[in-house]
Order: sequence, then C-alpha cells, then structure tokens
Amino acid sequence: MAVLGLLVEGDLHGYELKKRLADLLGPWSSVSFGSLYPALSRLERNGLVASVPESTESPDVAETPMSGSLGAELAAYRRQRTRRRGTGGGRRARKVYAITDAGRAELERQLLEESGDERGFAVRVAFCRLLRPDQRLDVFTRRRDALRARLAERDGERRGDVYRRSLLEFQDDRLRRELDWVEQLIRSVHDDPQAPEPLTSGGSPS
Amino acid sequence: MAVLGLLVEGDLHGYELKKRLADLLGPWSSVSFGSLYPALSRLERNGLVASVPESTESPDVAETPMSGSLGAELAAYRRQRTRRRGTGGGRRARKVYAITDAGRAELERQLLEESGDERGFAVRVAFCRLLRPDQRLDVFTRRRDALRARLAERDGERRGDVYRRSLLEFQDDRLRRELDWVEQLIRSVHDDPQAPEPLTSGGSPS
DNA sequence: GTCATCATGTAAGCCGTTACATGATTGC
DNA sequence: GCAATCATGTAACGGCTTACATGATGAC
Repeated sequence: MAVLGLLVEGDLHGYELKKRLADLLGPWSSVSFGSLYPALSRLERNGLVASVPESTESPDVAETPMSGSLGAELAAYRRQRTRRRGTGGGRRARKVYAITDAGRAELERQLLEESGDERGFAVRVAFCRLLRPDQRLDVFTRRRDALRARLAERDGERRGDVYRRSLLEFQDDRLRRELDWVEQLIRSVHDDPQAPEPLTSGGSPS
Repeated sequence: MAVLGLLVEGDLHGYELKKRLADLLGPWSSVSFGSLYPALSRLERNGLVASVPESTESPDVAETPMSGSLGAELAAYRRQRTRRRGTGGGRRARKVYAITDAGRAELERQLLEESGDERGFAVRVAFCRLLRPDQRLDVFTRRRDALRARLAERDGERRGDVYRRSLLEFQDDRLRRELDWVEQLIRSVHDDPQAPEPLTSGGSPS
C-alpha cells in the first residue's frame, strides 16, 4: 500500500523508494532491501506497477507536477542528484517503476479496505488525500468505532503488580488519545471537505 | 518471552496460555494456535519448558502461591473450572507445561536484552517485577534513550498535506507521551525500589 | 587505498497465518 | 440434534530478515 501510494506521486526506483518509505513509516518499521525488491517484483508480476526505462531525456524520476507543498520536497531530492547527471553511461542501471491503472485501483481498494484494526491505518491517513471526502470519512469512522470497541472491552479490572497496572493505564491513555485524534480528523473532514487529489489518471473513480 | 513469563506464574496448558496471552497483549497482537503450539514444541525441544503430567491430585494448574494481588486473579481462573473436576477420564488430555531453570535463565536474558526498540518493551514492563531494581532501571533507561534519539531525529520539516502533517504531529505526541511514561517508571524505581519477585527457584541470580 | 553511498538482486531459514482435522462435553 | 467451548495439533503458503554477491563512484 505504501509503495503504491508513493508511486502515485511519481516514478521511482527501488533505492529511492526505500528512502521514502523510511521517511514515511520511520526508519524502524521500514522494509529491508531483501523484502522490498521481491515485493516490487511481485507487484510487477501482478501488473500493479511497470518498470519504465530510465529515459535520458527526463530531468529525473518523480517529476509529476504536484499540488503545492509536495513540490519543495521533490525539488530537494532532485537537487541532490542533479549534480552528476547527463552521462548516460556511469552508474549502475536503475530500475524505475511506475504505477499502472490496475495499481491505482488496487491502491484505492486497499485504502478503503474493511479493517478497523491497527494494520496500516497510519498509511491510510498518509494517503487519504487521494480519496474523496466521503471515503475518508468511511476510513476514519471505521477506525473510530474499532477504537471505541477496544476501549469498551478494557473495562475495570486493573489487576497485577504496579508495573502491569501502569502499563495498562498507559495503553488505555494511548487508545483514548488516538480516539481523540481520529475524532478530530473526522471533524476536519466535515468542516473542510477538501477535494481529492486525482487518483486515476483519466476519468473519475467508480 | 511472554510465554515464559506467564509460565513463571504457574504451570499452564496451551489453551489457557493463549487466553492469558490475549489478556496480556490484547486479543489483537496475540498469537494463533497455529503458532502457539509449534512455539511450545520449540521451547520444549530447546529445554526451556517441560511438559508435566497433569496430576489428578493438584487442585488445578497454576497454583504457585503468589505475592498478594496475583492471587485473586488466579482464584478466578480456578473457580471457573473447579465445578467439573475430579473425574480423571472426561475431557481431551491437556498438555501442561512448566518453565525449566534454563527457561528462567532465558527469560531473564530476554528481559534484559539490548534493544531500545519497540519490540516487546510492553512485555518487558509486564514482567519486570521479576528483575532486580537496577536491572529494571537498565531496561527503562535504554528505552528512554531510544525514545529520545527518535524524537531528536524527527526535527522540523512537517511537509506534506494536512493529513500527513496531522499524522506526524500525532506520532510525535505519542512518542513524547511514552517518554514521559518511561521517565515516570524510572522515577518510581528510584523512589521505591521494590524487591524482585524471585525468578529462579533456588539461589539469587548471578 | 579505503570507506561510504548508490544500486539491485539472490538464497536460506525462520516463523506466522490460515485452514483443516479431531474429539469430548455442556447447554438449548 | 446442534452449536459453542474446550483442547491439541498438522500442512501449505507466504513473506520477512539476514547475509551474501556485485559493482560503480566520490570523498578523505
């Protein structure tokens, strides 16, 4: 999901993708090369991404003109490597991947996937600008309900030694704070339903 | 680690272990039978646990007399099954596991393991009453330092759209709150260094 | 010269999930 | 009779981690 999301912002090769994943997910929960490259192969086999030839003409990868603030970020990446460009020979060949229409559809499916659980909610939020406001609300609402259910389950008890009780309290607090956050996200969608950044290249989705 | 920790509190069979794991870790991050039973086999092969015959004499599993508050918890579990006990025949044979001395050593090793990272810090806290106060401090301090380092890394930037910025802020807040909690744990050890519940059966550890 | 960075991959091993198989007992 | 709970396992599949292999470039 994260890979597909990043590729919506522009074509990228594996190495760069890894850096941006670390940027997005934190260097800790990030994938290793040993899992990223096979994952990209899988995605390619399934037609969700396609490897495009690194054209000598293009200024560099990832040059899709984006809405506002993302531009600065990309410019920074570009600058880092614009120095030693122009020689077609040099550096080991990079394999640049682009998301396909099937990939965009799959990304949308995954972003909307039923799952109030922890798995990838952060990633969903990170890319929810690609969804319509009502879809965003769906995602947020499911998470909110899951958090509420979880909080309701954790009633009373508080047994165990000092440390275990402290842990339970901390986890409760964490749950409540996430719930607050999600509720704030929901309000923000209601107050200002920003138009989605277009996900599919052509027409409007479904 | 969690399995070994639970077995310190008393002998248990797989099914009960699963329930207590769900209790401890939350039903979400808990293991399935398909991984628990193989895991127990592995632990047994490695001599960290041993399967003990379910003696018809013993009131039930997990009857180690514990310090204070744990007693009530265990009594509750006992009551639930004391109803239909006494018939040696009946129910499918349960395989009851007990932790060995090697298992206790391994548990201590894992609780003290160098790793400021997320992995199992919650479980370490849940069982840190088994450690000496100075060992507890080690564990907490490592986590504190890791959290500080992580917070220091996340300076400024805050790029991306509204949702991504909101996510980053939330994650920052979460990190800071965990840091606060860990610092509180450290202070609590300083203020009141409670004696450890004995981990090894015989003499004092190392 | 050697180290860090860029860049892509393969192979072994481990382990978790899911689904399946089995079988007794209790409650409706 | 049927479902749920208790209780233990096996088998297939998938996928992540780690380590290894390769090779260019630029900085010190």
